[in-house]
Amino acid sequence: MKKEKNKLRSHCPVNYGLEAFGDRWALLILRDIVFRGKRTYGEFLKSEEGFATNILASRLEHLIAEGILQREVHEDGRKDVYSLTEKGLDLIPLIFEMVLWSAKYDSRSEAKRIMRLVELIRKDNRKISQKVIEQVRRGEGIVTEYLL
Amino acid sequence: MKKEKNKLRSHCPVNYGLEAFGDRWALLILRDIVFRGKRTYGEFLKSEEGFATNILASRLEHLIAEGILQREVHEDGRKDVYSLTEKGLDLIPLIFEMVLWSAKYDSRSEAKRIMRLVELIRKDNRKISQKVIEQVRRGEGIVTEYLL
DNA sequence: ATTGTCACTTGCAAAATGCAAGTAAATTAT
DNA sequence: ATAATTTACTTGCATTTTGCAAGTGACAAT
Repeated sequence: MKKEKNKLRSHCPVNYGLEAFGDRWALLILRDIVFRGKRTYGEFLKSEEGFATNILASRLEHLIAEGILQREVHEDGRKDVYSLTEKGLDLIPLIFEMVLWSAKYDSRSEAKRIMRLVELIRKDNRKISQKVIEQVRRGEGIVTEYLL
Repeated sequence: MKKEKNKLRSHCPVNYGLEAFGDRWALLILRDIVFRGKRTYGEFLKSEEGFATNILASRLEHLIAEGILQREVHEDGRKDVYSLTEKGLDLIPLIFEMVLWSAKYDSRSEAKRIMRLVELIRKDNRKISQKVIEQVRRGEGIVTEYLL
């Protein structure tokens, strides 16, 4: 499944984003890292949306190829640790805009459980994103702090 | 191809966004409306990324079902006019974050041709989005004003 | 009346996805 | 040391989605 298709359909900025991370499963991986502090293949597999094993592997590979993720070895040599590069961390403001939108339009959104965070995003996405980027860079998940 | 699958995989705000508009082709339709002022099936079909006719039709239908687009009749009875609902207009800040990210990381990004806009997004996405939302609501495309 | 335009639909081959069942390497248990 | 477990994948195959090419039916222009 080598997808060495270095040929973008266009360099329209929207299209570039779509090709880099705009796949359903790819974005869920990023979510798992940012919101749930996940870092290993096995942890991603457990996500409620249900990754197929091969799809998860191909998306991780793709995100690494795009420079959004990096893979390192775990202290437990069986595991790999996936983490966001700077390019990946810079997607956090975008993910937050998505959360804001869903919080507004999905009446059953689980965003209701992080209203403190949603409110901060609404006030100043840039500012809260910067703070969260630093947390995630340190390997922390962000959920707990903003619960309620 | 009735995709009456009212069952979201989850109400995670990221997942909700993905299911609503997070499809490659769906977002390109939104881009065409916002940045290029397109409004008809035929105009979308001409996009550089190359829509397949059936995919375009199914995505338009999906976006309408999600309440992101609305269809009206054109004065020329053969044509339909597609436009963003308020829910759709509210996606503009998100699209702008995407543009910002791509402008930063795609060295060949066409965002370079709208650096004025990119700079405004960086300074205050909320503010410029509000302005653009009003333009798009009036049926104007936004490109020309921010060219250079 | 005829021809052209427009928004689709249909049929079918090719590609992507989703399971289930491996496999190989590293760790843990005995 | 050996066996059993855990982890990160791969592989095979059925199902689904995509991408063309070629219609079709409603309206418009001539």
